[in-house]
Amino acid sequence: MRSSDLPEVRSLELFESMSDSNFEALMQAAYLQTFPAQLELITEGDPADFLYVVIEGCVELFARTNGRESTMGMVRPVGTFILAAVLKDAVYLMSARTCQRSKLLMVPSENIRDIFQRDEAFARAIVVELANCYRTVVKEHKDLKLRTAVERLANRLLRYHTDQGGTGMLELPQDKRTLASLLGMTPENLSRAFNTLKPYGVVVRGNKISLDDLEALSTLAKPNPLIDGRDT
Amino acid sequence: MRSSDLPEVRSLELFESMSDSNFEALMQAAYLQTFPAQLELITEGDPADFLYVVIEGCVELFARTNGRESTMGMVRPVGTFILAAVLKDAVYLMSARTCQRSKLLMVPSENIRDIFQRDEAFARAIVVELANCYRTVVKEHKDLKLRTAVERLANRLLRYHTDQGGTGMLELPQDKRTLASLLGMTPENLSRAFNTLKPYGVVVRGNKISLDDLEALSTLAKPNPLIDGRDT
DNA sequence: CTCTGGAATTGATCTAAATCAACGGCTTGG
DNA sequence: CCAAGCCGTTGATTTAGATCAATTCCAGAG
Repeated sequence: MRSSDLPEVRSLELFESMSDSNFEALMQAAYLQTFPAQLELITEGDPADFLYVVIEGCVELFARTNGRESTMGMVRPVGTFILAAVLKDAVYLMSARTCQRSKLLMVPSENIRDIFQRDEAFARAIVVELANCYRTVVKEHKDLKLRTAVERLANRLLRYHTDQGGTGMLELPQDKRTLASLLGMTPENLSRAFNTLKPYGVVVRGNKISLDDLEALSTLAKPNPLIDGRDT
Repeated sequence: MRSSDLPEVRSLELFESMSDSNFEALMQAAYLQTFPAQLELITEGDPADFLYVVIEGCVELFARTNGRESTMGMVRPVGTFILAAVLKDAVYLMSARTCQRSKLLMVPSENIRDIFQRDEAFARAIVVELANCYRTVVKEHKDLKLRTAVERLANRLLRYHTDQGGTGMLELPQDKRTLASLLGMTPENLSRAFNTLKPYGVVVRGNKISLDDLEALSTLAKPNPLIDGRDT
């Protein structure tokens, strides 16, 4: 793997401040590989052998216990996953599978840990990244504990809407069964939640949604930057 | 504040590897203060002015939105809270209040961030701490998404039991209404969940619980180290 | 173009959990 | 020592959401 092949990776907040030589070393050790859709990349409980970077495609993080399964998050280009497990040299807490055919960069954990020890700028970048991860999960946890299913959906729609430019239209970035699991409900219940939101101007056509009454929807959703904020 | 006053703080994983002089500087800038019970120390949305260390007593982390409130976690000696907000110089995502009269060390955020920039060992220790925080919340999130209320209670009892020496007896470390909120249920529902567990050898006397049939309880609870593990 | 299988929807029903209400018991302060 | 109030429990009821079952919709394969 040559670092010049992957300018997007170099420009990730996580990697941009580290030294050239260390970045080069990391990329030398890494594998760039394309996987088919629906392939289970890692399984919770397994030792963390690689840090993954999604270059193209999409990866779903999920967890299982006692026969049940739930989607924990989605990772899109250019994003990384399971940093914490890699740093702690611990087992994965979540499993991951590709949603589509996806191109992934796999950086061996030992190399990450090695350079983390030697490259101060990298160590600091990792702190920022981990703090972001932490705050993201805390927000998701608040979302789940403090809101009903309909409220979670309404706020999620508002978020996607903003992310996609706020034109009154939005596209669901994953299929509905995955969205349901992400929001902590069943597919049937998601469908009903969409119906509940119809009087608030939410019109569904496949995975395209239009929001025709943002004010009404916001009044219902009561978005809170300390839950829904991208960055706060 | 003199560092010699607080050997327990120095021995925290977060602080133990930093240089003496930097630790001294941090403690010079810090305040040691005792607060009465039920005092709201920080409020979500406020800028993160201090990193807190619980020296004595107990602190409850909680979150509010739209009139609802939920307990997010408990911090006991010697533990810290809201590290991520301090490092990012962001607002708090959670509020905190004392459960009892508590002695807390308050370290100004700027000092933390300053020394984080200058002390490499401290920066690395912070990574470990943040990774732990992150993994803890992920586990809590899995717990909530993948288990029923009764299962969450059963697993929590098993955890307290192990933490307290595995003698067949345990003491709830917080009152029942707080435990209910921590587990994501109402106090009424917690009371009924205890009744549900009676046939599995769970005997409740105030905040003292005895577990008379660990095997039956474990069969029901199906504890999973990737959710309940202290450290995995 | 048609066939087929998964995804999504809809309806009916069931269940877990929340809510509302009432009561007993323990603590606390006068 | 008694009164007041909160905590926890219990019972009755409601509600949100899950489950089960049937049907429709749609995209991709042949």
